[in-house]
Formats: sequence, structure tokens, C-alpha cells
Amino acid sequence: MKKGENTKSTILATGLEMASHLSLESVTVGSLAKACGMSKSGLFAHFQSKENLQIEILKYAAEDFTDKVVMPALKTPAGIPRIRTLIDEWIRWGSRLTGGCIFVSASTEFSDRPGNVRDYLLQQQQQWVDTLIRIARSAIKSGDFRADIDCGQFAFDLYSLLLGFHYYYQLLRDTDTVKRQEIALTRLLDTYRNPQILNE
Amino acid sequence: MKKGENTKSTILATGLEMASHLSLESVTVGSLAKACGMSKSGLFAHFQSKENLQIEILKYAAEDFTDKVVMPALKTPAGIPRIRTLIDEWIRWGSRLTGGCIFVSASTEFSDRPGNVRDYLLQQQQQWVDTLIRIARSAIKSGDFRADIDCGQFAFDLYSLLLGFHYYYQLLRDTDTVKRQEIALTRLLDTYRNPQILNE
DNA sequence: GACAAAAACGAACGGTCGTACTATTTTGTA
DNA sequence: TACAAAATAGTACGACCGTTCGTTTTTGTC
Repeated sequence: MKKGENTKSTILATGLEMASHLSLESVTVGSLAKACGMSKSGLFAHFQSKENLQIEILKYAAEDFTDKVVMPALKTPAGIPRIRTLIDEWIRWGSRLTGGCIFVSASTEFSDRPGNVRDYLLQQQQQWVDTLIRIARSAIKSGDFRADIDCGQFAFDLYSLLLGFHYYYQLLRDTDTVKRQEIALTRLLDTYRNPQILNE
Repeated sequence: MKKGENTKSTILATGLEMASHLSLESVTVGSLAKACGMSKSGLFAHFQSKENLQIEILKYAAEDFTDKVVMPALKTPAGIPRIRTLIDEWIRWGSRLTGGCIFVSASTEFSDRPGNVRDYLLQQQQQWVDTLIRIARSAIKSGDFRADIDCGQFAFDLYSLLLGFHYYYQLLRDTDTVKRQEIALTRLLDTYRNPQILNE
């Protein structure tokens, strides 16, 4: 039987969009049920608690994120091209949702709210930082980055940039955001880049 | 008569701490009243709506922020020392609250929620970006920064860095955050710095 | 087409939400 | 000290919250 699973992913997709638009907490069982055209109890039966619903929304988002952001990057040649793909797809992924990347908003929302949601989110985000670090390492191997760089520092720098983008784009709605991000990214990559040895 | 004003600022201080810890939305009239040891209706009478309460909390926070962050910076000699003071005080200001800088969390919370709270917050944040731009301009005048730099870009770069700090510090609780931020800041300042003309 | 399992529904629960009223207490001043 | 004004409290409201439970509908399989 699979009717249930079908409904469930519809619920999660709607819930994800809603969570991005407002917040994870304000995706209430009642409002989500209304948005899905079903009853509160019918929807609730798929999850066993609201906490579970929130976690499943995050899990659903993470799977989609891996598909649409991480995988395409890993398919791109290691080094700067891979990093560029990652950033481009990150921005594109957030643009599909009304409120931008849900992990950014959920992170600020749950950073001080102990519980399973926070634990799950934290694990996800550490994984994301790890991905950034691994991509920096592969850039060293490919020769694009110098060998003596601090990959953890690179992850910090890059994610800061993405957060700046999110903020400028979502709240300020600054029209120069894309340009600003591009300038900052180019400069950041130059900082870590292996000096080109011409005429060798 | 001034008893009321006294109570009001106690309420706002408690509300600010609560909003930083959880979120602006979850500062409910009931819970805030309980935290202040007074009745719901007694507290509510000071504000005319919850929206108003939220705005007044933001206003209260902004006044404190100006006092403790912006003013000390403006008292520091223009240029890189002023920028350093601004950053140091920004970090210190956020550290006083459980959940870090309230403007960061409120920004992600209200970026997609139309209304007076969002309008007020947006105005505040544009003012903040303006402050960063003006500080960059004064750094040009003081000779610390080159004259050909894009001050708007500097504001973007600097605020991205602060957001990265907030994220690493609040959610990930990475112990290297201060070090990471320091490295990134130094590099950023070097990017904009006027080349030192030695032995002139 | 029968039948069990799965899925969705409807109604109800104790609680809390923001807000509106009317009382009561506390305050500053004449 | 009297008294108006300001501040706080008490109570009640309709709405929605997350959750439970029993019922009904839909589904897949023999």
C-alpha cells in the first residue's frame, strides 16, 4: 500500500514551503491540514507529534537539498568549478522557497530551543559545514587551492557569505545582492587560490 | 507620575531577553506577564496590542544598541580602530542576551511577514547598514581605507561576517568562532586598507 | 466481490492565545 | 488627607493550539 506515502510527501512539501514562508514553529497542524485540504486528525495520524512533523519537514528538505545542491556540485570537477556550482545551486534552491533557505531560518529559530528538533538540525548543519570542508580539501587536491590553507576557515568564510546573501536578499531585498555576493565570492576564492605559475 | 514608565522598561528588558532566547513571536502576553510577576491585563494595558509590544521591544533594543555599540564606536578615532570597536561591541552586545543579537533572529523571523513589525525592523536594519557605510566612508577620510573602494560592498562583507559569527556561535557553538572571525576580519580590512607608504 | 488493513474523518479535551471589559488598588498632588 | 488619575488586577470571550479516541471511508489483496 502506498497511498499514504504519497499523501505524506504532499504534506511535507506543503509544510516545507509554509515553514520557509513563516517559520517551522508556525506550521500548525490545523493550518497545514487546511492547506492540504484534509482534516487535522487525518494529517496528524501521519506523524505522532508536532515535534515529529517538524523533524520530518527538515528531513524532507535535507533530501531535496542533497539532490539539488550537493549532488550537482559533486558531479562538477573538483576545485573552484565545484565550489561555484555549489553556491549557484544553493542560491537557486533557496529561491524556490518563499522565505529562502529553511535551514538558515530554522537555525536561528531553534538555536536556543533544546529538544529533538534542535538536535536533528544541529547534526544536519554540522554535516553541511563538513561538506564545505571536504569540498575545500578536494580543491587543494585538484590544485586550485594552496595546500597550506585552513579548510575550516574556508567553510566559515563561505557560509558567512551565504548568510549575508540570504539576509540581504530576503529582508533588505537589495537589488545589488547578487552582484555583491559575486564580488565577495571572487575575492574569497582568490584568497585561497593557488598562485598560477605561468610559463613554467 | 512615573511608576508606569519604570514598570514598562522592566517589561521591555524582560521581553527583550525572552525574545532573544526564543523569538519575538513567542513572547506572549501571558508568559511575559508571568515573568514580570504581574497580570496579563496589567501588562497589556501598557501596550495596545501585541504588535505594538513587539515593536516597542525592538525600539528598546535599538536604543540600547545605539548606546552600547554605535556610540562607543563613534567615540573611537575614525578608520580601522572605529571599525574594530564596532565589531567588538557588537559581539559583546549580543553576548549579553541568551540567544544573541535580536535583530538577526527577528530579521529572519519577520522577513516574510508583512506588517508594522516588519516595516519597523526593515527601517532599523537599513539604518544599520547605513551606519556601516558611513563608518567605511570615515575610514577613507581618515586615510585607513583606499579612496576607490565600494562602501556598500564593505557593508555587505562586514555584515556577512557578523552573521557568520552569530551562526557559528549560537547554533554550532564552535569553540573556534572567535578565532575564525578575527582571521576573516583582518583579511577583510586588508582588502580595503590603504597601502602603507613607508619611508615617505 | 469479500475482507482486513490502511487512511482519513469528526468531535471533543484542556490549555493558551490576544483582546475587551469592568473593578480595584496605588500613586502623585492640591 | 482628600481625590482624581494612573496603574494594575480580575474575569470573560471566541479562536486556535496539540492531542486523543472512536467511527467511517478508502485501499490493496485473496
